Amino acid sequence: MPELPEVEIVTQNLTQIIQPPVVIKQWKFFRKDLRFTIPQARLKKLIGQKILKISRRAKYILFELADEVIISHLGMTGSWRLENSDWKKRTHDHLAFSFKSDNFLVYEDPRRFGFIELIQKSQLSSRFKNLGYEPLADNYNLNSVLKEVKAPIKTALMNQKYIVGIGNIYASEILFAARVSPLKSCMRVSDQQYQNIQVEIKKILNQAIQNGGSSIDNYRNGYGEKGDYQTQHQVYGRESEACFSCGRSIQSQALSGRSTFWCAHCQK
DNA sequence: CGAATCACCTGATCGC
DNA sequence: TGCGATCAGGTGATTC
Repeated sequence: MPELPEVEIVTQNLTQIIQPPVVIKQWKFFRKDLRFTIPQARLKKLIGQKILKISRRAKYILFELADEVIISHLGMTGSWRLENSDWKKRTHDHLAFSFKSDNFLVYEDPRRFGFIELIQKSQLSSRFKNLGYEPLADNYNLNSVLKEVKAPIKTALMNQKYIVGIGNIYASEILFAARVSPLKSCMRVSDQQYQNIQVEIKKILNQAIQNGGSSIDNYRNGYGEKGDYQTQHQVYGRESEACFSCGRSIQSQALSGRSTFWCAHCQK
């Protein structure tokens, strides 16, 4: 579920909640794997160490320690939430750690597409060597990044090796805002359209963050609250409904295996 | 090598 | 009401 806005919000929430630096006091594990094996033994060795900072890269949450980094990816349905001694374990609570007495940060993930990794800080750049630009932080030129790419523009926007953080919802929303057809090959997107897309990437992602992200189903922020941005979606999930701009019917079609929504009249 | 497909998993929804 | 098919915010692994 979570794309850049949702992961950014969770990262900010977790920072507020645990207020680094804090010492890791205890781990609880309720299964041995999520998408990948949970490095339980190595995580337990971190007890007594301080989390110095919580940050985000692409759709990954990074708990930074002195020499190591705990990487958390939420997959489609992962969430972190704060619990205390009243914590009643839910079916899909898979692990937790405490950072002061009576507090647990709990990871819940029904589909278990999320994962937890532990790596040396020095390995971060090689771990993320396939990740592209941060759309809200980096300077980049979308035209030069994508103009040689054969794939449809929507597929390319979702490919994390070019630009990170854009997933299936925001790819459709960004292309509607930029008035570009999701089916159009990157090679045929005009310079002006690339400019528009680049502007809309920032605008849409920032608006989504300001509105608490998109909660279609599972997404909750670090305080267990839903986002509001789904109420502002222009095309995602609106198949056969009227385009807010021209009134014609919103199209839907699978593209690279992902449902894609657009207005064939407004987007060229 | 890049591109396409598969795999991972639970749960909600839809058609019959 | 029940049941199988389909689909859901992602990405690493495998295959072509």
